[in-house]
Amino acid sequence: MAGGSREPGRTVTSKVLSILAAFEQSRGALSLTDIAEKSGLPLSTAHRLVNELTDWGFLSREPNGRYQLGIRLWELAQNTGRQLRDAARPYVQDLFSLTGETAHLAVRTGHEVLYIDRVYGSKRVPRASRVGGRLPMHATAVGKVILAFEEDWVRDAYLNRQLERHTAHTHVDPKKLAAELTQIREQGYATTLEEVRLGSCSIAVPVFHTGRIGASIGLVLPTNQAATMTRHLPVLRGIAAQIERATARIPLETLLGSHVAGTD
Amino acid sequence: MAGGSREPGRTVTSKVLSILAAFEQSRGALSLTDIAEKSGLPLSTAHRLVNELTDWGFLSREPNGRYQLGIRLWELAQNTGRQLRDAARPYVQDLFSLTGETAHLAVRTGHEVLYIDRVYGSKRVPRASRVGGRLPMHATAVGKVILAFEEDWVRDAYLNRQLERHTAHTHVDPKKLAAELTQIREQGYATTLEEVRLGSCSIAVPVFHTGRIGASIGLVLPTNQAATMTRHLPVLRGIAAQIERATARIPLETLLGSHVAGTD
DNA sequence: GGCTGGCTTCCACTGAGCGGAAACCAGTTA
DNA sequence: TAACTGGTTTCCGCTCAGTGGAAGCCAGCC
Repeated sequence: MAGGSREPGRTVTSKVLSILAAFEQSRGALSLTDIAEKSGLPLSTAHRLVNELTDWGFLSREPNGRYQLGIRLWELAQNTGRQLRDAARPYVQDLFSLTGETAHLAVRTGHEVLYIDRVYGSKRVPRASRVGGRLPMHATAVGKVILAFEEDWVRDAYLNRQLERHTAHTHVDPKKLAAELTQIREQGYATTLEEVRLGSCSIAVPVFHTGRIGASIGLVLPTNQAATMTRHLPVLRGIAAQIERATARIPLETLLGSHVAGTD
Repeated sequence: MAGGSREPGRTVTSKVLSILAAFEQSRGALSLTDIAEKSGLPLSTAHRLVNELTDWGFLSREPNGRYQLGIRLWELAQNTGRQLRDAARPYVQDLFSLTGETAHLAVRTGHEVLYIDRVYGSKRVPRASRVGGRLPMHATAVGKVILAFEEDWVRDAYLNRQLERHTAHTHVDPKKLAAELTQIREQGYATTLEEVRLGSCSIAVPVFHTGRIGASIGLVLPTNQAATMTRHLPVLRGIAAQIERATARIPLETLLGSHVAGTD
């Protein structure tokens, strides 16, 4: 063995993928050294693989020498989850047009909500979520709704973990949260008040598919509108019903792949 | 050599990437055999690599055994081109709200236009474009606009190729096309009439950044509205100006990576 | 002109990858 | 029930692609 830090048993594939995964942690472009560090690879190895990824268009090199995810990757990934996003998009837009507030479409992956789509106006609201981003379920309205209507074992498994606290207002007591979820199931919607980020509150309703909870749509508003949030409920419910109708024919598994399955 | 069909010199990386690339050609899920075929790999090799990709969440396996691009890839890719898309999104939405027609945001990659964003209503129009999809520049309004305002050498290089014909109305004569581009540059907008697909026409205007053509926004309409298309010009120009203002501060290269550079 | 931090190239050793073959596993037909 | 079919999974010994330390390179800075 040449030097000592060889790490046998590591597949080439895992090295390539960990290079791509390096871009998950940080926005923006990375230098070769950054990539090598984040992916835990020797510099020369990283160099060789990064070059090959660049040739294939999966990474792109900026004029300043740093690397960024290539546009080919983006093109490729547009195919994922297209069914649900494409079908729901016009309705999420309507939701925004009718309320004037930032509108979200989210599903569950494991223990988190994944934001599938997001429609907002040019007057920007401070945002915690972003398309393709995740947040914990117990701190968001869309998350709570999904959790509330999920099967028992999913909910139990979720509550059986340490619940992360984002602000002073995040509900992290499992007992109280369980009670809240019951109430959400009864009233058919969930709200949050500064539980992810100070200054904003949110309200969400479920979107069902073949009898099961499939997704959730919600609005995020500035805190000062918290008291009157529920006035948006009729619109939310109307739009949810439309999305349910529009997606009813598409089999659940092709809507978003089979990602909704795993609990982690 | 074991059997004979070993293909020496092929890197593992290229094999992994060609598996991902297999999903570019076809929508929908692929069986292992499909993947092996499309990527030109022996079945057992494909099997091993596909498994590893699945473990990493870059592919996902549906209940029926077929494979689909994993959601992790989608999450990852959301970071690409985020700047332009995020900044422009609200305005593209406005464009749709104000006109009621399918609105597009597109940029150039190589010899094609790449659709970055797309806003449309629930009354679906037959569509040739899709987000993440490409079309030739000479057959689309957004493409013609970009080509018209590009630097000379880009335009010359483009016209110097065999121009693909999509319908009987596609303009494929280089001379005539060059004249058309000159006119587009003078009048500040481009139109098409059934040049990609029968039944639809389109109109587009340029979006500049630091003096150069950066992107284009456009509308697609049913052919019967072709005669009155230009009534949307004021809105198109207004929205373009707003996008220019919103993106002016962001350096061009971070807007979409450095993909705009290459001519292939 | 020497230093520093990052990128690129080189090359001989070696274990990860290879892929043909055979087993396996539904469906489906005889 | 058995044979067939089309796809998936497992196995294993050979071998060459991958490896990564080291040295060279380059640009900017003190």
